[in-house]
Amino acid sequence: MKYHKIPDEAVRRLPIYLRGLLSFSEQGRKNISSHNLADFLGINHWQIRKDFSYFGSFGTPGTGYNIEKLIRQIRKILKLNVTSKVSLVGVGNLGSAILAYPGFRIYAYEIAAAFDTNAKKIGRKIKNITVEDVSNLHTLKKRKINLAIIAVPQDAAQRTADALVKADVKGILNFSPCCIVVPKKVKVMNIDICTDLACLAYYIPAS
Amino acid sequence: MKYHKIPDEAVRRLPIYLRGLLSFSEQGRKNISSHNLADFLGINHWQIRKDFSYFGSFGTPGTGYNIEKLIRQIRKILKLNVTSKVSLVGVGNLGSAILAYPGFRIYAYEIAAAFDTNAKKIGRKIKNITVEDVSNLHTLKKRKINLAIIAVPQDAAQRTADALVKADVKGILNFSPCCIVVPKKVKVMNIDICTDLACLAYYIPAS
DNA sequence: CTATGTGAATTTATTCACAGCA
DNA sequence: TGCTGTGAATAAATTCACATAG
Repeated sequence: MKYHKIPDEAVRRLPIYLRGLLSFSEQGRKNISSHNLADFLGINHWQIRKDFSYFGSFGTPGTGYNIEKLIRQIRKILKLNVTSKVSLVGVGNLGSAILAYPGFRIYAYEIAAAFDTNAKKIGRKIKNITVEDVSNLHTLKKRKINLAIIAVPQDAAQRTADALVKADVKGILNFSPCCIVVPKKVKVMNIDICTDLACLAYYIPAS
Repeated sequence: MKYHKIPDEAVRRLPIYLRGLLSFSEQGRKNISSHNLADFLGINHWQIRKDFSYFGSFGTPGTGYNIEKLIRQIRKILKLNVTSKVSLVGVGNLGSAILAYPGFRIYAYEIAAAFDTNAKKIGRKIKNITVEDVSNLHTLKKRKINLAIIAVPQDAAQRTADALVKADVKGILNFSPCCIVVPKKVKVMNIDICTDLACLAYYIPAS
């Protein structure tokens, strides 16, 4: 039940709000004002209220927001109310780090499959996941895994993306430092350390 | 040629343009049209022209842009024309992957120092970098390293940020899944896999 | 008196349309 | 004809101000 289309920029902030709310929830708090949350997250309080208003009225004037209610709602919007399976392609340094990353749990993500081309890695078990040959990527469709993380070297990125698209994957998180081309129906997000470092550098006054 | 402030969103795209241009340059091309670059990067051609127009007129109608000239200009804007030293705090799974990451070179970034708290890691040499004790973070000021990457567990993130600020670091790339609070003069960018995964999920139609 | 929710104002970014140059 | 560069139009996001509810 959507009241409005939630603006893209607000969607980007929802996971951040969720993290903050979970943190307060763990401390046993029941309610929080937009002001408190704003201070905690380093975001403006009116921005938070505006964002929440896009999907309904949850707050109580004078008291603030019911934390659990808000968590439930954000989880629903971001489809985090059920565990989502994610596949990982590329179990090198970065891929291994992703497999070991402890932060997926609170967002209900589960790395359910890992792939590599390296014969030495295939068959190895890392964190309960057996590394498979990339030629098995097509099995993702049957296994209903429609999110994937690409952590392969740059020259294998497009090839990997093509295979993922064929396997009916709907969303790709691309860690390779290059653009990948996919059909419009597939959503891609890129993460590149250097891109972010470069932006940082731009905003730092010359010393 | 008017002097405009480059919009934030355009700054975010500059590193992407640079990557594309370098790729064409390696292939020996001298010129490229906004159309060609747009197709390659999956960005609109008018967006590219508009962005370039913020920092000057470089193109030749009918021919396109001189690739080398453009590369030089973008590098200058992003301060990538000289090597920038970056420090890394946290040499766990993720930190090790960052140390091994081969992509820093083309952006002229160099991991020049690495820190950890784990006695077993301190003193170890990884990729020519000797891991130091985090108590040495204050030396960054003397060493004129003013960019840092935080790759420590969540509960150590704020502590690490505080130490970095004390060491006069001006820009922080935070991989810890939490918000860190720093003085306004310090620029922070956050990278969080789950945040991006969650956005992906939002845009994928329910199946 | 505190804190939400939201229209309206403002700022910022994207897209268009086309004049003008090679 | 092909492509740039940029004002103008449109769209989107942020910020503000305040009516309103507990």
